[in-house]
Amino acid sequence: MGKQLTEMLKGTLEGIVLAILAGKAAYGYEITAGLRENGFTDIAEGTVYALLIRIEHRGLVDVEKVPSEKGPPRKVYSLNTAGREYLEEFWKTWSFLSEQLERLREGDE
Amino acid sequence: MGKQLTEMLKGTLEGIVLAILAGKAAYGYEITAGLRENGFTDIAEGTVYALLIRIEHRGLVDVEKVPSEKGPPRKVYSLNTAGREYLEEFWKTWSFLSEQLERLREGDE
DNA sequence: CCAACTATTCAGTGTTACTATGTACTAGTA
DNA sequence: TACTAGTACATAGTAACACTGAATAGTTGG
Repeated sequence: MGKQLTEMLKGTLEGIVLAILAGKAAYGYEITAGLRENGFTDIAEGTVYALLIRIEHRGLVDVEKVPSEKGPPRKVYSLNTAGREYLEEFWKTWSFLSEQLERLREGDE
Repeated sequence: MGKQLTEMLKGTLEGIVLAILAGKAAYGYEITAGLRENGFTDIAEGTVYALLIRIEHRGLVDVEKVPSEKGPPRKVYSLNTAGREYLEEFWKTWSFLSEQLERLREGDE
């Protein structure tokens, strides 16, 4: 993978993180670790944190500071109503793109 | 759609154009028009031309100048061996991302 | 005390799509 | 002639986003 994936993640990583948060509230370190276990081995720490701050500023998530047993306090993010609506939009956009690509892939064989 | 799609196209538009060229040789104006007819209504002219120049410099396509009946000469692009290999890689990367997202979508229901 | 793990932040970089504009050729038309 | 519209390509500047690399801070174990 590598560079192609990096470029492809632009726009989709945001949806991925929102989808994770739709499942359950989570904090940055946890999300990053989860992604790494699921094939996104090269995801950079900083990337996820920057993304979380971005979606927080856009009002898509609520934040709560929770003390950790080990290490500094965690910032736990949870999807709010606006976030849920935005995620809906994301899935529509993704479906559209996905269909176009599937069509192209089949057309070439 | 709009902004979400714009970000998602980063990384995928390149693959889309390569896949089109895998079907048959084409020139910029033609590709842009084709994309617009297939749902990508907001694709900017300049975007496709810039992309074509980029993949040409990377050696993924061969170029031939062909006179047009109406208007300036066309730059007809065709996928070469390197381009075909790169497209293979693209499909692998896309498949990976696609599977991850499909899993996430199902997991949330 | 120092290393390792947990947890977050941020300045700087590269890539990419978009905006806006300009160039150039042809055909039709007033 | 002059002007519009359609065809065809190019490019400078901007915005958004993921990555690099480094810093900070708390806890635990050797």
